[in-house]
This record gives sequence, structure tokens and C-alpha cells, in this order.
Amino acid sequence: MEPLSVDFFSQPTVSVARALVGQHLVHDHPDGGRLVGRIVETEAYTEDDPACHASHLSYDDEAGAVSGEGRGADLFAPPGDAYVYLIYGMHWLLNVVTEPKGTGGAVLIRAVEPVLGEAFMQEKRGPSRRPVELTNGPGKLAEAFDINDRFHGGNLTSPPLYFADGPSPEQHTIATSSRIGISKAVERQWRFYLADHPYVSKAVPSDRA
DNA sequence: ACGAGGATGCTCT
DNA sequence: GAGCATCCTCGTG
Repeated sequence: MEPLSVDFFSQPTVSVARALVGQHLVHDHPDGGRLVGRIVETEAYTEDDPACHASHLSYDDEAGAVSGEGRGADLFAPPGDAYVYLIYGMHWLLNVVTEPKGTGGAVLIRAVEPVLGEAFMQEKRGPSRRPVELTNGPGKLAEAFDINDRFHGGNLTSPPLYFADGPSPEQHTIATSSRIGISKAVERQWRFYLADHPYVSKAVPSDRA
């Protein structure tokens, strides 16, 4: 499996979010072997986006550093870097940083369909869990793939954690909606998912909540 | 099947 | 102190 390159992630965030649907997420786990999931749902977050952690920050080109304070500063990192953070005090969410260094943005990986390593994912998530519940949400897939803040700031363009080619996206219908679980910029249709796919998360988009 | 509410801790938008 | 890019359990029908 050849990793998707830095160039792939240096593109505009919304384009990357759409292009990642149908690709694979791969984790070569030291204990669990190779874990692979097909990405079925993503969301885009950009620098000028009120719902994004980078929205109140900017980049000082002279200084070559982020102006302002906050966790969102890491969204200005080089494309292909991991942005992993804790939400609701419990769940890790995996994002991949987009656009050139100095431009803030990332794509949230919201759901995948297990392709390889399902037994290990079952072990991580709990033995009595139904298969569809293993990875049909951003917190769930992080737990199933054993992803937490130890990956934050590392690159996602080489093992052990990376993205790889999947079936051509043109073979599938990619639908869009408002993003899930946000209170700002709910009008932006920046969630991308495979229409009618069973592993897409069940939550309701924020403009119809 | 579905909805309500709680868990739990970091960030400050 | 409030809000948060979530998930699970426990009610009710």
C-alpha cells in the first residue's frame, strides 16, 4: 500500500475532504497487525471558518509563526500532519492537516468501513459490539484503530499511520451535507459521505438538528 | 425504534 | 463557568 503524498494534502481543504472519501486509512499496529478502513465520511475545516479551531488565529509570514494562542495553531502545520484532539473529555478525533504550511485547515475523518483487522477493532471497541458500530463515527474509529494524541503532530504520509489509494471515487455517489455537531457556520455543506453506506455515522447534520 | 440525559476533561473560539 | 467537530445507556412505547 503506497501512502498518499504530501502533495495530496497540500490542496484546498474542501477538495481534499471530498477526495479522501473512498480512500483507505491504514495503521500498521505493533500488536494488532495491519488495520485498514475504507473512508466513507469526512468533513472540511478551514482557516476562515467559524467552526474551525484556527478561526481566531493567523499566520505571520515574517516571523514564520502563528499569531495568537490556542490548540488551533497546529492546524497551520505542514500538509499531511496529524491533528488529534480530545472532545467531550472522552473521545479522540483524527484530522489530517491540509493546505501549505502557514495556511490553517484540516479534514476530520468521520467514519470508515473495516477492510482488514476487524478482530482487533472488535477487541478495542468491546466484544459485544455490532460490526457496524465499530467505526461509524469519529470517536469510534479512533478507538477501533487505537488512535490517540500520541500521533498528534506526526506525519500521516508514512507508516505506521497513513492514507492509501482506494477504489476510484467516481464509482460511488458522494453526497454532501452540513457538518455534524457544530453550532457555527452550519450553512456550509462541508460534510462528504458515500450515499447509503451502512458505515456512515447516524448523527443529524447541524442545519437540521 | 427512538429520545433524553449523563459522562468527562480540556480549552477559552 | 460554559462550551465542545461524541458516544452510550436507559427509559418509554
